[in-house]
Amino acid sequence: MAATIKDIARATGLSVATVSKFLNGGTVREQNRELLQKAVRELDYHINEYARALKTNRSRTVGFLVPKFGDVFASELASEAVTKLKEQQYSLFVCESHNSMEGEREAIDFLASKQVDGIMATLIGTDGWYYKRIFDRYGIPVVLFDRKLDFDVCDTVVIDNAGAAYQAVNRLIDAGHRDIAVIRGHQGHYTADQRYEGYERAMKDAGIPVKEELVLAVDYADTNMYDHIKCLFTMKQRPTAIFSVNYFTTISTIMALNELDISVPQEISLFGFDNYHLSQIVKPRLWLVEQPLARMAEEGTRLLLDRIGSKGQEEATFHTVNIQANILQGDSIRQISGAGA
Amino acid sequence: MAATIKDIARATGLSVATVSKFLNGGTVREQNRELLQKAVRELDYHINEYARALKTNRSRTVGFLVPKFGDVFASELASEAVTKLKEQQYSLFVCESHNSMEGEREAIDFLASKQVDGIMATLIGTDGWYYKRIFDRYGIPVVLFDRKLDFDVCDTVVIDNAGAAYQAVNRLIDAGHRDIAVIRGHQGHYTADQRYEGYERAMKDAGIPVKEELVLAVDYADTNMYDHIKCLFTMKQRPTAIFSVNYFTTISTIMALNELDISVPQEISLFGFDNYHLSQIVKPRLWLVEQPLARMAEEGTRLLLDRIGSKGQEEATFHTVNIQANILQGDSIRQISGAGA
DNA sequence: ATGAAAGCGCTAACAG
DNA sequence: CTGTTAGCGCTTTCAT
Repeated sequence: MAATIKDIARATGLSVATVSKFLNGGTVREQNRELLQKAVRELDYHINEYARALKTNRSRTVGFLVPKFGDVFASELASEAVTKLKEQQYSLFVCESHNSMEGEREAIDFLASKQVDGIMATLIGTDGWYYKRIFDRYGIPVVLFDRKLDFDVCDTVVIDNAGAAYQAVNRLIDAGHRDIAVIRGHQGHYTADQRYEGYERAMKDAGIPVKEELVLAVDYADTNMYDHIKCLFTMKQRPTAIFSVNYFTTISTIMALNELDISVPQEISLFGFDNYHLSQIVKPRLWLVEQPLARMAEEGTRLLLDRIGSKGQEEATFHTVNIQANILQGDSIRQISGAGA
Repeated sequence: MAATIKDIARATGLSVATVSKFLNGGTVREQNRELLQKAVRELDYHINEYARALKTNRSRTVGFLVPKFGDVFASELASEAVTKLKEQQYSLFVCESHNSMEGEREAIDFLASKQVDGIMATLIGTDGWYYKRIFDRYGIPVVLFDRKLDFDVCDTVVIDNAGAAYQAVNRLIDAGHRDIAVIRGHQGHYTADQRYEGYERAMKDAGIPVKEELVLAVDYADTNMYDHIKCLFTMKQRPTAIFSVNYFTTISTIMALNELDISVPQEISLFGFDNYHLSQIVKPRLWLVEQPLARMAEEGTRLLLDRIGSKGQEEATFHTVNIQANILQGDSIRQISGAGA
């Protein structure tokens, strides 16, 4: 059926070793090089990755594990990762944990059984020891995205969540806002906590006390988020601005405002988080924190391939790459003269 | 390092052949079965998929090719497919064509080089002969999703686009609407054409002439879609209802209506397409055509695995599975008494 | 039911 | 630079 190295050897009169060497970029005599190129082309030769993997113990595949592929963050990140990896002839196996730690363990078992060279993951837990035991079982290098564990057991790529949130809230404060509501995720969630921390610090630095009733902690996956958000606007003392900490909260906020007929930025100012075309779709154009997914994928790929390349050398210090997020300017913030309250 | 069949053989005193047979579900003497199970557990044995693939020419992997993962359709479908395939111990390699036919060819070359057993794809072209040549080159079974080619060169899974559109438009007509605008994709795009056909037929069956100015043909990927849609409402004779044919057009329509302060359903009725949480997020609850992605993935997986299983038998008749879409009820249609215009 | 042995296609010593 | 050869871990006749 498909041509093998043996066929190429036969066609060129060279040995399989020479052919193999040539195929892997080794140097061969000029005239042989031409012969080989011709034979490869004519026989439409493609290497058998399985034979190579069997021999070298390298599969040139990596696993990609996320809670759910439907999430924009996950699919966009996968999109970038697959692009970067393909450049190195690596391919990507996708897996979902369905937001369960049991699912994560299963997925990692599965990926190990497929003998991936490395794993890219966004995990839901934070327990470093727990994950360490799982990772160590197979000795497969792992790079984490989006969230950090409570102590480092692998390389990690995150964005500067607190810094981005700080900038966002600061922008609102600069525009004269003091009653700034924050739609944050639930406590204990890495990005939710980090982003809230940025909010808190910005308020503190500006000498504005944080009003508890303006802090809305809703689970990212809460299907009633919309209703929770609406409550925020039925208060006697309505905020003049909102900082929303992720894609879903931002979308929900917009919908709530639309239904309540509260116009942005005339009646309320809004700073959102995550782009994914929101900046193209929503009017007025939103101020947004945008996660640089391409950069994240790039750094993650680099870290992972480095680990894979130096396997065995057991470099035990893990790196965390902290990437600056982008601030997208919009028309969703109104400059107010007097301070609120 | 990792245990091999040989290790199991040594541990149990049996031969590798027997161990292999056992691992593949063959029958062995009861007492040996116990011995083997124990050894597998204790040695934490995992089969080497590459050795198996090399020997059997089956990799238990399938490729998944779509234009772009950022599209909700693509990522949700992938999510479902990966679930179905995992049940059969298959894993999924993901690839993107970036909306180019050259990209598609490259991706298929790449997947073939990874020796996938089958390919699931959403293709951008329609030329059956063109794709036939590409598919035949490697002899890898392919299942297409979402769009059909101009003649069958592989199995295909689509939804009944025309039927769903017919039902949607009919619902609007039943509510008394006559001036029904349609936001359709560009001509020549399979789903756009099919869905428009449903619109046309529903109008015709109701004896309502289609007004050209109410048909808006915008490319699904048009970043100015929002502006195009706004034009629709600046006309002197504004439509009383809109049928929008996919996710992006639906989102854009909602945003346009919001900005123009046209309320749904009081001032205009809306029937959208594709859910992806829209039904949870948008108020009033939208009437929507929902694609049954889980079913699509299920059927596609079945077709593909059948092909893979019967490889060689060359059953040359290709199947097309046409799945009924769901209609999601909402509050976005107003019953009007008199017929418009 | 079990075992001996061949070989899938490739790489990597090693020798020349 | 090139060739010979062993063997990666598995499946699969073919005997027994």
